[in-house]
Amino acid sequence: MTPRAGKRPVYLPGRRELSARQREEVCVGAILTQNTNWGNVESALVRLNEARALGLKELRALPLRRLESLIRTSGYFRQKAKKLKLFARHALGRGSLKEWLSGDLRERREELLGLWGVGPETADSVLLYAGERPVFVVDAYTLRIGGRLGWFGQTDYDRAQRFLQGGLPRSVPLYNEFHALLVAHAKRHCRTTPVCAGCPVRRLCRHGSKK
DNA sequence: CACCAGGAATGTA
DNA sequence: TACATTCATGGT
Repeated sequence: MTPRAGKRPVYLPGRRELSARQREEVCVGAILTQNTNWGNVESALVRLNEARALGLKELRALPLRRLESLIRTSGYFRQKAKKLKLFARHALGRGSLKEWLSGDLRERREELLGLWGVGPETADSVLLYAGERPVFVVDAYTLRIGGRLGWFGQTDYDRAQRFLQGGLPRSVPLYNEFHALLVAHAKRHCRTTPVCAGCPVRRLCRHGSKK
């Protein structure tokens, strides 16, 4: 017989379902991380947590100026404070994130994109990480790697998303893992100025093939 | 000191 | 449609 841990591949361990609070924190992180490194976001999240203001209801109730000061280290703090307030107000008006995000996928995505401050990457991050919906999150790393490999253009979000979703099994944990691997690869090799020495896909890439 | 980091909105041609 | 500019802090 073939020994298996379950029907899920062992390299994609199942996770306990997200709590309502965790879903909210994921959304906050998705907005704060826009065009900023995660380290700067983390310190902002810590400050929000210390102020007991990490939940959507708390954020909605928080004075704008106070919110701005708490998230200052994440950069673009005035814009992001406004984005958080708008997101919190909208989401709270639609019930729990779990229920809201489980509706028709295209409708929810369009609804998110209609919010000021929510673009494609943020919308898809909310859907995948907070809603556990099967949407591939394309980011700057994804575009850089795929662009260099010739998978799609360096700036075409929708093409990149279709390419990846078309080439991978439609699976939330797999999208999650694959994206994490892209991030790791971008940091190790596929940097702004590529480090091709030792790159595992060097021969598949323009940068690698021409020495 | 220059540059970059897991974007998005707005204005212009 | 395709760019350019603006927003802003912290690390290297």
